[in-house]
Amino acid sequence: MSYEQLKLDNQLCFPVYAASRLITSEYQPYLNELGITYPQYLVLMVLWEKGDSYVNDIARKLILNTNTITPLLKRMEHQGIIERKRSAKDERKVVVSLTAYGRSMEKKAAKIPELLANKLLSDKLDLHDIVSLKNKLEVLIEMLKK
Amino acid sequence: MSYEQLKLDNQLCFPVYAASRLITSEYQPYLNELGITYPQYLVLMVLWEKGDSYVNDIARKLILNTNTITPLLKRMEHQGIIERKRSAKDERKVVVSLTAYGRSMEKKAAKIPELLANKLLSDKLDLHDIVSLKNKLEVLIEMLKK
DNA sequence: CTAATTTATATCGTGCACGATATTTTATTT
DNA sequence: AAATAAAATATCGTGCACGATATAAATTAG
Repeated sequence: MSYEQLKLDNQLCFPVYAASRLITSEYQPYLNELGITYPQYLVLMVLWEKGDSYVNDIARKLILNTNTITPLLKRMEHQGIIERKRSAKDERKVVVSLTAYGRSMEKKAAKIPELLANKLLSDKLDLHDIVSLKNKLEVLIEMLKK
Repeated sequence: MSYEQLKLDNQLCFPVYAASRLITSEYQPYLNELGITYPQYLVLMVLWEKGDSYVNDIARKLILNTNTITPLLKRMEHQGIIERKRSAKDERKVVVSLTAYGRSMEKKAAKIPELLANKLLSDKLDLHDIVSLKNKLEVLIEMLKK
């Protein structure tokens, strides 16, 4: 492999890093209306889909550690979006559940995926490309997560 | 577009976000040997390739704002990796240059891209996939950056 | 049944990332 | 030439992200 590889443009890693930040910033206007951040939106998607969840399960789904998730959940609790309480069965676990307010956010958020898709699709990048991107990244993720 | 779209798995954004963090963590062991972080490594790649650069040019290449880059550069200056000084021609600009130590890091870093490539390649994801990923992400980035 | 280990969450410290805003210098208008 | 605008960098505040470590409950081993 050549020395040229050191160049920024030749690498996969920088595009993924840059794309991640840019896509997140595309979400911001919509998430601002809901008063949440992108990682908080991810937590909500888990809860909307799965209902009450343990901290650990949320963390595993988002591939984040509890030292990231715990303070994030506390902020969401403080905002009245979720509740946290120790499981009765296993006192080590904490059950995260939606408040009525947190549940009510789902309808407002329902339009976001479509709005985002419209922003990401173009004459240079069609649905097929997006799906192919998603699939390859998922293979990569499965390889890399422990 | 269906309500199902709300599901985490159906979206491109989460895979990009997760892959970015996972890939960055793959760099960590090698970057630890150099005593730098991934964003600092990106700055070094710009300087190794282009030589003395204005803060603004580095920021544009990495698609970062100066409120991220400035403190990052200060930390690198503190570590003796780079120097920062106001341009004589235009007192608004700051020229960033490598120290002898910063230049010396290039040889140690030269092996990193190959090591990373070996980690990312597999039977499920070959060089062709990686190149295709990179190209599509770059199209996406060009669309999204301003 | 007690000790050691594992599991689940939390705390602490550091470094991004970025919106909002400030400061200084250069360029442009009037 | 003075006023205004634009450009370049910096400061401040908040929220991740994560390594290292701590704490407490549950499980397993001896």
